[in-house]
Amino acid sequence: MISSYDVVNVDTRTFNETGLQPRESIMIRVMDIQNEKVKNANNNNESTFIEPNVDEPQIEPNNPNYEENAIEEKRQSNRGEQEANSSMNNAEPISNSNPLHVRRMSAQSTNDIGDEVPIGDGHAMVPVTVLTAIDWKSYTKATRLLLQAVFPRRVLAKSSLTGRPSPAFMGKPAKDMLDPLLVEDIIITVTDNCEVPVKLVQKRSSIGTQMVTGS
Amino acid sequence: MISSYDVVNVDTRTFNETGLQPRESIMIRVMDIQNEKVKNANNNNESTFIEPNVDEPQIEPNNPNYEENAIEEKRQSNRGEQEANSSMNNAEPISNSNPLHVRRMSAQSTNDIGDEVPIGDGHAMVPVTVLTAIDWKSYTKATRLLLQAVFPRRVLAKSSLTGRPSPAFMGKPAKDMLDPLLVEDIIITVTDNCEVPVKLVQKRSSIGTQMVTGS
DNA sequence: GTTCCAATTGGAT
DNA sequence: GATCCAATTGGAA
Repeated sequence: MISSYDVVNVDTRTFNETGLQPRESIMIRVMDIQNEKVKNANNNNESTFIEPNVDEPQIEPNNPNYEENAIEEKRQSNRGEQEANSSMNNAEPISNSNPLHVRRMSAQSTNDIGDEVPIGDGHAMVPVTVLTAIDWKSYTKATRLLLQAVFPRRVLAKSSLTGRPSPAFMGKPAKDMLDPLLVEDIIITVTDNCEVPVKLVQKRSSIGTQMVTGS
Repeated sequence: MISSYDVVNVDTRTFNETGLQPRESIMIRVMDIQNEKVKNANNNNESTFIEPNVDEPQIEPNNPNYEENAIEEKRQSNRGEQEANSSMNNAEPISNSNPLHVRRMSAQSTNDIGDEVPIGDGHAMVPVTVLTAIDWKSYTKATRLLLQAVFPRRVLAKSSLTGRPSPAFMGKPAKDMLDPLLVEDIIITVTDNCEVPVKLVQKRSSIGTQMVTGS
């Protein structure tokens, strides 16, 4: 049972996407998810863990030049969203009154994120599992999957291709610009593997445009 | 000198685009335009005119289902724009204190608009001169030229493909929807003659989207 | 001047 | 939920 743990292990992708920090305290509720792999992982307890070291600088495959948000403080009480989900699929939530501490799970401990390989000019790294799963017949979906593999979700949410404000919404502040080197690697990968309309090939930067907007 | 006329002759396209009505009174000023053809036409006075008949219903090639604006009453005094232009290119404006009456020039009198031919399913009519001049290598430009040939400029300015409001500007009222039959004819013509990306071919209606917006 | 471009949005699929 | 779609905008090309 999860409630017997005082540490929650977070795989690398989730770690990146959520912005959790090692030894942060969080409150979790466990849902009866239909995903068998997740259920088995919980039952087997075969995962190997590594102790995160907050002092040791972590070598990120995709250089994180982005300003990280200050860690949100509301993490202790986001019950509302979860209850809404539980009411929909008859989940049996398990409450744990003791806050759990965050651990970052090693990449080797998950089969979802294995070895990362460089794409394009080699600045961007993506898990081979992601790369092999991509359906190259859809260059838009391929682009989005690569973007999500290269950039944390919260970075995509606050970024755009150019970093320029929308001309239609001059009042809104401009988002950050996605690292052009990483974007270029994605563009190279997509153009090499997909049938991209001639117009978009000529203006290669526009390939990723439609994909960046969605958070 | 233009000032000796009391009637101004308007070719068919200009007639459609401006919304001028026969026997309307307007005030004009003549600019020293760099276009030689215009200057020669003024000097030769070889054009043949027809008397407009406001009572006889005109047979429009492209069915005008659009609500025509009430004729603007400011037509007598739009000096401001013209003076701004004259100050830029050393034009010699010729003022005429007598209002001129509008005549619609016959199609045969202009070499710009000759016989119109149906395109697509035959609802839309475009001048053969426009059709032959189109560069089919650019499907976007071809689409725009066809749109401009089929629809009056003021209709394009107040219309959109779907007639739906922009989701990004819910406050703004929706524009009119362009006649789907005429749009379909344009789409057919463009897809038949141009290299259109597969995605746009599958969703044929989106071909004209980017072209409709600009007035 | 025309054409192109990318950001943003909510509804539709 | 993810994806697609079209309307609107001002500056850039």
